[in-house]
Amino acid sequence: MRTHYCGHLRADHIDETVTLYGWVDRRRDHGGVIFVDLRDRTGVAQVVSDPERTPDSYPVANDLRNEYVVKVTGRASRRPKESLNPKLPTGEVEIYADSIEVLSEVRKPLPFQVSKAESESVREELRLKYRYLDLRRDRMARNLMLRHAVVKAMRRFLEDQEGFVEVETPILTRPTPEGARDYLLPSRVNGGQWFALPQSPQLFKQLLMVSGLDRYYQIARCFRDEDLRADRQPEFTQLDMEMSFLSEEEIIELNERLICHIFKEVKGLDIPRPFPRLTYAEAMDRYGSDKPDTRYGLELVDVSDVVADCGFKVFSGTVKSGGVVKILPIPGGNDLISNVRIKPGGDLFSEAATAGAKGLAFIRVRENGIDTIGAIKDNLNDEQKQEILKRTDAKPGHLLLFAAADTSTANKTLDRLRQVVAKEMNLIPEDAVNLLWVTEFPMFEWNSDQKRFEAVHHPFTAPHPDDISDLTTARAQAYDIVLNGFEIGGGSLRIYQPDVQAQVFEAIGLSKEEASEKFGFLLEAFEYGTPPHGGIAYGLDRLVMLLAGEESIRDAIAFPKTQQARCLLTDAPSGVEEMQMKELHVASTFKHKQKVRDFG
RNA sequence: GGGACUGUAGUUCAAUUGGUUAGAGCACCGCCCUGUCACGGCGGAAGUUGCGGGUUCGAGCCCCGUCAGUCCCGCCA
Repeated sequence: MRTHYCGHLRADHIDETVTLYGWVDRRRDHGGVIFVDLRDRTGVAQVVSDPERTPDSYPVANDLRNEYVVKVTGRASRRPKESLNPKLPTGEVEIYADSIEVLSEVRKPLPFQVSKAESESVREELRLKYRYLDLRRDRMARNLMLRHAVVKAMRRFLEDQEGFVEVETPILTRPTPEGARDYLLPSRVNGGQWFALPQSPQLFKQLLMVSGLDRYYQIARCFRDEDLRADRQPEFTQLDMEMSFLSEEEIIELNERLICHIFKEVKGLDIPRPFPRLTYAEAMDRYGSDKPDTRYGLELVDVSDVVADCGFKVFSGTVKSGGVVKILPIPGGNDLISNVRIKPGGDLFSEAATAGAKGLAFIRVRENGIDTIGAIKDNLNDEQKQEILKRTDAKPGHLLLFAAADTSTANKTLDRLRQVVAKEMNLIPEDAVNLLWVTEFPMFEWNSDQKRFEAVHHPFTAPHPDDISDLTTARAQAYDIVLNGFEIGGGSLRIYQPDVQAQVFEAIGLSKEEASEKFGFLLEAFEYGTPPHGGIAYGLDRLVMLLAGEESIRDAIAFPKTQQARCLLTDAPSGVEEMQMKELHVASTFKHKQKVRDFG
């Protein structure tokens, strides 16, 4: 039936009789001749109808409207010289329609324009409610195809080049109180008991290593019942990988080749290897972030020691109580950021306040010296000022922003300001692809609310062999991969020796009984011959978002949720029928007497 | 849980900052037009200004509440 896709027609096809199917993207009626842009997922082709050359199709062409679905048969013809359209890939060709058949009409007003020619920003609410129309639009259609290309490249590389085996792991799994909130599902058959949707296939993929799978991957759906962000959905997709008998270096090397393969296949880009690396400590020190955007400079400078004894109590006091004073030096920031905006209530201040800073001191470096505000002016001596200028390499025009707080708050504040300033000053090079590894994450961080250590990655992450004597300060053999300031993947070597695992559980305050109850099946598996192994998981949606140049993860997902975690298309979640609830209740009563079997 | 922004015709936006009949582009309907490709021309229909309350002589605009969407903080091993 169909001989060609619309977008594939080229000069080669001239004089062929073709049959196309598609949607009416646009109709241009000149009274005599009518032009119809016919669109399918590959693009648009121009169909022509006029009363003399195509008398059969002309009355139909007359009645066509946007988004009608039609079948067109006719002769592919060379366009007259003056009518060539170099803007279209199909611009050398047009189809003289011997017949046009309307397969489906549009019976209601369109909620928004679909044609690329009319593409405007449309309310998110409408786009999501009529997602099937939104996905017809050029940009979203391209994003879906790009996503497909990314997944295809992943599969080709992992399967054909590296011998990975794809294994599906359960969607109905055991609730885990650690980490993010679980999506819970009641079990009808085992009344009163619950499944959880997986937050990741973590435990199963480790078990697959015990099974000897050696190299596993999965395009895995994961679920976390947490609040959404522009780059976070409650239901998302990971490229999940696990490998046996590889060192951290070997895993990183393999993954760099994977990423390069994807960029080459999808974007035609050659990314140089090896990727730059930063240790966690270095990243925090220089950028205040464990996922720094290194497409631009604006590195932070620690001046705690310089101001430790200065007369400005905010600075000296902060340092004395264990905090830091760090500076974000902004070349040329002087001209851009007016005095007004930096005062309390101004943009930078409110950004800083959002990150937890109580104030934002600054120095402006002028041709004739430096320009400070109140407390800094009076309480820093010349020597201190000179040292600050030296360390920040400040030149006339520089703006120096100060954060004085505990290390975490100071870093958070300046990280945020760094991003805001870079955007405002247009410091981010377009089309830059900046990949880097962040390594040597700490094993644990102190949770001051719960008064205990928590695993930074997860409790199966192997500590650095040099640090095993004191796990509380140990570095982990964990690595994140960062693309333009977004964490697109993260992984680690895993613990495979039971005694090390026991130490880690002890460090996070998990008793033997608790560990056994929660993860007994995994610990037991490790008793039967476990290969050293490690892995990584990529956020596919986020990666596609970045490759597509989108700012929202929703634009990389066919049917995403709103920020309230609803699906506007199906209006999920919803209530359930009484019958459905009853069945659960009945089952619950029936099974209630049975003893719950524990793992371990 | 908290903060901020947005909500006007099918849609994208406007409405001189509280003033008379809420406008425009696209879409839709009708008529005209044989080389356009964001075609063009003439005409038409289309509005509970998200919803509820309040202030006022008078509210799209101000206030309170509420709903929805977005961005951020908390949260996200």
